[in-house]
Amino acid sequence: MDVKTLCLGVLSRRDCSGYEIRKQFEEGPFAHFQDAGFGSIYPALKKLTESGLVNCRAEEQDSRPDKKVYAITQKGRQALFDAVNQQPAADKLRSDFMFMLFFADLLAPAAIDRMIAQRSAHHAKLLNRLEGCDRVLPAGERFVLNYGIAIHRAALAYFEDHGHELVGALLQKDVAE
Amino acid sequence: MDVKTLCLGVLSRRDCSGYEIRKQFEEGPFAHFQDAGFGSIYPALKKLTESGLVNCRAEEQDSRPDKKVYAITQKGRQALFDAVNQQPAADKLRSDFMFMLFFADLLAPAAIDRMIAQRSAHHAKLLNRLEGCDRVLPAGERFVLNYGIAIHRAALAYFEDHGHELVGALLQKDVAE
DNA sequence: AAGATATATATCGAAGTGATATATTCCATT
DNA sequence: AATGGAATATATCACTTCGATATATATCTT
Repeated sequence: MDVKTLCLGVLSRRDCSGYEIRKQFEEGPFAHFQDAGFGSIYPALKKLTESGLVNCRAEEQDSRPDKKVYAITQKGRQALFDAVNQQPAADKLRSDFMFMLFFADLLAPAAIDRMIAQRSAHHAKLLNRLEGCDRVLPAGERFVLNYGIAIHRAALAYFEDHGHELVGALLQKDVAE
Repeated sequence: MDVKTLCLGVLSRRDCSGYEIRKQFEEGPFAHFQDAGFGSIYPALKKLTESGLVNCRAEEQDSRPDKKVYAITQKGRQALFDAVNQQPAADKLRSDFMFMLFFADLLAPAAIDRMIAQRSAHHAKLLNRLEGCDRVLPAGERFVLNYGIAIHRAALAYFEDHGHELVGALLQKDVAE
């Protein structure tokens, strides 16, 4: 699932500029399970235009660069259909946070305490955002949104229930030394 | 957190060959929150050797290529310490599975049913692997392991509780058409 | 006997990341 | 009134990473 396909997915819902596509990965409906930056979106849109999967029209704006609005074509919809009907690749998760906590022995207990508090706040914020969406959604979108809510709730609960245990264990270890 | 740092982390626990490092990301203690392939591990080990953060010794083997075993140096341990004491970057998740379900309208209900069943089985398998580790672990490793268990349980529960709802909603839609 | 899986290292083109550059408007603070 | 920061908007580029492939042998399974 490359960035070209991700862009097709976004554009299948409504016409967008590159900037607007980026925003949807940053804080929109795709934010909790995909990501793409400008450095991959703009080249992807270029290639999609060249191969006729999207069209581009320039929209004038008052004293701003023209907004290039991209629209998916029928051929693009077919390509999206084909892509979502493949076997999905395994999820890829990269968590520096977990990597650091794995080596908690190298960290000061106070630092861990702070990290976990920050992380809990982060989960709470995202949870709030996801739960705030009470519009009626297509079944697939709703399913994916609710999955995000379930996972963030579980993560938050884990930190609340077990965060202090980790800090406690390390404080005890420090005393023993 | 680049692959060089990930390798330092793995090597801080025990000496490894590139192949063994890869295995630890594939199915070892790092598998549920990080990943790295040969294409990034071998160049990383080369650079780490050049900058003196790891040493390399060749171990002879019967009728197999020499195993190059890497060991972390004191300088390498310092670099790992510095890295884990930074502010962690945000988690990066890329889930093709969720992207596909987001566009469930483009999928046949039977296909979705199959996908969810496969995904549940996958979570159950990973859960089994994580829960199978009943050795006494350092506090940080235990914390990260239990986090993985909590998240996989939540995901599995979500699919069991709500998977049929999605399929049901799409079947109803098909009837209405 | 054949074929798949595991051990082991290595390369390379393609793709993606993260930082930076450019330019303007709007809003808030000093 | 002035300054600075955030938002809107596109684009490039060096570096890193990914995924596939190549090579070679041993072991296990059918």
